[in-house]
Amino acid sequence: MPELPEVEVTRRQIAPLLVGRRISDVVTTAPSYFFLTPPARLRARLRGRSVRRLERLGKYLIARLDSGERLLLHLGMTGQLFGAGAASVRLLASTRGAALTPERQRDRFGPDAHTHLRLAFADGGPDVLFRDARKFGKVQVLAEGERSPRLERLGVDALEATGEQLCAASRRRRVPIKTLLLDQSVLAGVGNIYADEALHLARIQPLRPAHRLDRAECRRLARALVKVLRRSIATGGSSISDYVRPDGTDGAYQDERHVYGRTGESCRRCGTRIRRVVIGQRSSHYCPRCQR
DNA sequence: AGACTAACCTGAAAGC
DNA sequence: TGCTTTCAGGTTAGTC
Repeated sequence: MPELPEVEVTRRQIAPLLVGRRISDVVTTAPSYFFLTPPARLRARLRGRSVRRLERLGKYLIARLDSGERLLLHLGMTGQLFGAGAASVRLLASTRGAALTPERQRDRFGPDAHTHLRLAFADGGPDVLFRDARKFGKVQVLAEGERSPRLERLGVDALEATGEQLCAASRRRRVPIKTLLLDQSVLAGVGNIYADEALHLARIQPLRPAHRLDRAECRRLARALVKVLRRSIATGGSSISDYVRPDGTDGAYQDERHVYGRTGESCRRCGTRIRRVVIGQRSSHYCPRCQR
């Protein structure tokens, strides 16, 4: 599931396939709530445009177009961006050898019923595809100067988290600290995996009321969060369930998890069995001994 | 305003 | 084996 690290890894890999290329054709599926901008309008706005740069804010990707418009992309739960065609297959070969058969390559890099957006380019190079089986992802074009409540609502990007800021945000919130971490208006980019991992690293129990954390704990938590996120980016993100990098390879951070999805397994630090509780309709994983 | 819940969607895994 | 149920979770809209 794409959280900040997976979105950042996607940004880095997909930027070379997007930036500086003129879009010649846009193919979409039928209108659905995946399209915040209706498909017909999306096609009209994107055709002939080129991407100046690709930025990330929290879990959003923002493509700045030469028209001054912005293309917002959110991967939701199962969204994937990847390049189709020869170049991406070549990229695949360089990172994974001959691991995939031509059939598997077609499966992974070809459009299917879940490919909701496909961009073709005037240079004739590889298309860029946005696939999302569950349609929790989002696509939207913002006109030049158009405000976006979605973006404006976001808090500070989680890579920039500080203890002071976390402390200030926690002060009047009577929710579990885990819930606060998932609140995108507080910290943009944190999802279930990294919230659990950061809490473990900071040795803070996820059910602790946010406003009860002291300054030192907030500082520890902010540091832990940044450390976990950076490390995940460096290792290519977490390939749990659906996520693969745009080039089709798995990330490696799932191998470094301490708690997420490890219910009943022993804590890597103290050996105690990892416990699972549901907080705000989300499963949360923690070590009852390390995290109090 | 803050807290809580339901809904959106579909594939994988578990249960029977 | 095959059908049914449960689960996964990012985000928003709606309710209290």
